[in-house]
Amino acid sequence: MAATGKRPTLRQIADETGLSVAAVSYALRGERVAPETIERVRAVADAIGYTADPVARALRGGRTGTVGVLVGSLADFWQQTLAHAIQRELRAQGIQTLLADADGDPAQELDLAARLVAQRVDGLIVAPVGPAGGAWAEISERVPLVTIGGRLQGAVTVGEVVFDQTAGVGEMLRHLHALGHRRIAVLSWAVAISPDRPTEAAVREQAAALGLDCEIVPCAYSLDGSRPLALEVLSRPDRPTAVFALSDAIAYGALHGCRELGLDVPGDVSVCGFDDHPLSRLVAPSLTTASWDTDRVARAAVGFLVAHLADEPGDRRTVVEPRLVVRESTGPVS
Amino acid sequence: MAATGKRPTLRQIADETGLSVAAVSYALRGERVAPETIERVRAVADAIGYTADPVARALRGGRTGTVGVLVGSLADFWQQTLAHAIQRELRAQGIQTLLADADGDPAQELDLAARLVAQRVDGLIVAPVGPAGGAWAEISERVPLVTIGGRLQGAVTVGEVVFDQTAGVGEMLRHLHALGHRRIAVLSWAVAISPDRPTEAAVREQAAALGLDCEIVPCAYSLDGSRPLALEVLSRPDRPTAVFALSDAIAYGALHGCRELGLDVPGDVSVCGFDDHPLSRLVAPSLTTASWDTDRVARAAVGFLVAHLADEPGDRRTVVEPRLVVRESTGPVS
DNA sequence: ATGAAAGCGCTAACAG
DNA sequence: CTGTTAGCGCTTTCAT
Repeated sequence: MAATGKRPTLRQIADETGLSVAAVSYALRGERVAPETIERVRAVADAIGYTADPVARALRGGRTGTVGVLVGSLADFWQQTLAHAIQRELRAQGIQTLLADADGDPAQELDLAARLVAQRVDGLIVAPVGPAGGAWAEISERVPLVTIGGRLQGAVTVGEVVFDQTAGVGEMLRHLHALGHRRIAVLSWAVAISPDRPTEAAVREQAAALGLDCEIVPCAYSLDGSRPLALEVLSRPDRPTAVFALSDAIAYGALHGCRELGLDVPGDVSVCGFDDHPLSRLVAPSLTTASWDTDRVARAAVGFLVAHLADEPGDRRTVVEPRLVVRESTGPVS
Repeated sequence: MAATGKRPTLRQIADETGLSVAAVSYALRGERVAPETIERVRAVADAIGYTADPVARALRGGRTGTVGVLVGSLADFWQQTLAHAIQRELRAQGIQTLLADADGDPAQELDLAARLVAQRVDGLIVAPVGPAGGAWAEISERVPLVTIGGRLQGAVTVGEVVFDQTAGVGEMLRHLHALGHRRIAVLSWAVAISPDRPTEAAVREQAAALGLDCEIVPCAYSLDGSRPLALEVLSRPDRPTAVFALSDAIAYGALHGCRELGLDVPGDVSVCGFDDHPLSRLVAPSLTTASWDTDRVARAAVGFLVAHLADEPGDRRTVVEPRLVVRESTGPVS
């Protein structure tokens, strides 16, 4: 079953070498003690397979070598990709990852962040669902925080990766406008619409500039969330001529919905996404979307945190520009 | 920056109520103390926003309310889905998840498992990449272990979810056989081919029974891993008439490769996957695959662990049967 | 160069 | 019913 053998401790090494626990602790970190001793201690440590207990270390205070990664929703395919990329990048830096998934709920997001802090993570990388609550201020006081693509109310960050939403939304809407689309449904991942969310603000602004009729519809991530919604939106009498999904995962659901309704894409309806998931060029029809260079995002976020932890000075903010990727799913209004 | 405010401790509540730390500890867990006291303590605790420090708890011993989830590779789309499902299921049980990603490397897998144990997880749910090393025995001695779809050398598990690979592989190969395919490339996620891996064993066995010429090719997960490989395999003079990928993510790469080579699927080559990722019906052509009911897998794995932790008796093994899903990507040999 | 001791926050055994 | 005490494994003064 469980809990039979016990893990080796400093005490054991101390006994075996006739040294004190303190001496062993120093020796293992190569400090203070005689070079000869350090050899001897290392040998014993290796022999019994000693590794410092991270929990004891954490309780004592000091670095844990672990950072928390909090994503808004692992149901979103792109965030899965992002999480993987971040995890990989952290590991390359010798840092362990604690990955948590808020599952689309801002309140849970805050709760999870608090838990990660309680676990003594050395830092937190957050790709948030939404603002929600001022408790972020407190969290950012306790642990260095890097945000990806979203502001956290009242939080002080040590690094920020932001997406140029205005450019992304703008390019996409102009693309649709050029194709003749005037009535567009925007499917936003969002528990509820919040006017202050930058993406939505960008949509409103750009839509107004272009004279587009854009309705923003809040929508759960994932196929199962967006498909029924797409069905509903597309069954209306004044059916929009284009669906702009603020995440590729949502767009997939829309594609699925179109298929069920027997609507041709892009003949009857144009569909586009917003993060260029690797599969977006494989779906049928391949998806027009905006690409944000996920690897760079991950590298920047991790880089910011690592640099901060190493007390390096420098600018800790980067703006990621979109690249409009036009594929088959958008076409002229017929 | 970081580390300004400090989290409230039992000590604080003790001071504020005039009780001892121990009394407060008991009170908060509703043990021993007077109902009146328990009220008072709870009030103060809520007021200052107290939550027990999980690290201190962990060091002390006893439950941490956290379980580790270790997946072979988060680069695999299906495993992303699985990880999300497990995480969600655990959360529903009030359990926190520590998700770790071995990124396709069995050695790293072992290392991560050890780290999770060191973090005092109450249990470990592992969807392994490969056997590798007898150190699993030691790990399973320290913490209850549930495996999904793979055996761990020498490990004693408290629960097992296994896939009926023989049935899955058999159905798929019979399907291909019936369509006239005789020369098939099997793309296996595997660092190296290992004959004892059940899936590969099943392939060999079933292929022999049907008189098929099956070559097993080890292949990294993810599009970027399988696409070049698919290109290579499909460019050979004696090109196989079908590609059977042991994961949908790998199949996507193969589809991509076919597209690049100008090969029609299923006209020139049939392609099939093996786990029915949600997007497999949306890719073009939609993917023939085997479906394994991911939610049930997650529910079973979590259920086994929870039942074990609650000392409930019962059978802790379930065999998941495949469902062959025939879509557009497989067709008769022309 | 090394040892003794305190303490991180919590729980459990043992008194009263 | 409640308080005292010890200790989980580690790091860090402060002595020696």
